[in-house]
Amino acid sequence: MSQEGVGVDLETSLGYLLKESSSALRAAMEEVLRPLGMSVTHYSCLELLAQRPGLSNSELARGAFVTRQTMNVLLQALERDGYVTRPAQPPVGKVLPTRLTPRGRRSLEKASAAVRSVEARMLAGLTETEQSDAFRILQRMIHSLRGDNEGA
Amino acid sequence: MSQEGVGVDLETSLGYLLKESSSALRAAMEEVLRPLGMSVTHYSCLELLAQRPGLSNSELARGAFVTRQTMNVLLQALERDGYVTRPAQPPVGKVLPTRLTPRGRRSLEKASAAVRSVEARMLAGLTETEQSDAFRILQRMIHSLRGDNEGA
DNA sequence: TGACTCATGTCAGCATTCTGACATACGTTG
DNA sequence: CAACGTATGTCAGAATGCTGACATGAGTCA
Repeated sequence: MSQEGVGVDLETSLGYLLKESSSALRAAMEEVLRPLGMSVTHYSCLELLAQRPGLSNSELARGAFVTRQTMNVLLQALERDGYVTRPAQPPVGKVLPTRLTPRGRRSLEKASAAVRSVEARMLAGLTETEQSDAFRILQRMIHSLRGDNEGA
Repeated sequence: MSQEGVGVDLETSLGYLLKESSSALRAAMEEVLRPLGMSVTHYSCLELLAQRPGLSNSELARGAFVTRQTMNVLLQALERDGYVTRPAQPPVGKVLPTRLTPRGRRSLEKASAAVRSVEARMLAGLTETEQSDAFRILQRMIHSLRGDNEGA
């Protein structure tokens, strides 16, 4: 039923499996966030702001793994709808520190609980050791991919 | 320098780290595929066809983690440019089995080598044991996320 | 056979994200 | 101080992917 001796079996590729995992996680998150009228990027932005108040647009973009242009579009919508606030004038330089409004914080609460339940489901069946193994291995992969390990 | 006692530290979330890994992998793949004028989805489609000739549009979509509508648009472009072929009439039902043309196969060769080098870089620094651990853990995560483990 | 369910291919419209470009502000270096 | 490189916020246009919808074909079951 399967192919044999084709060279690179997708079924044995860690890269492919990583993409599959990430896709499954994203789909599961979308499923629970949709009833709340929130997209994954939308949620990521609010969660970042809850944990690190005052992040700038560019910092939020890096944290949510999108471009700063994309985050800017999102922030303008969130600001218009009253979920976040930014000062009219930058306190220093061009950087506009962003903060959650009470409304934004309320909106995040349900979403955060929903996402946490998804993550809990993902980790169900994994031992503590396996979780820390996964953490260490994924960090190593990121490090290698970014080429931090070059030079002498 | 970091926040403490905020509840959920993004720096300790396996879900966030999974997204970060996947994002780093995708960025690395885009970097090496761009000079070849190929996107990740584009490459994924060709690679799938190389390994499993005759896949249908819907099967390709599932394998590349996009909707069948998205894959349909891509296939029409690839067919127009002579990278793949589909029969004018479905042999059975509505399913159109797709195959690489020699041109498609040639185009894939360089891309496949480039992507393989990215995956090799990602896995550099991991022992055989760590790789198989990661494989098992990621599969477990996918399984749990999809809810295959319910019922009695 | 006929009704029902499901999967497929495809078209159209919309949402999201990206690339390109520009002006501005900071830090460093001469 | 002046020039340079870098980072930021933002606008505009293009690419990419998604949702919704429809017709068609296969399989199931009464």
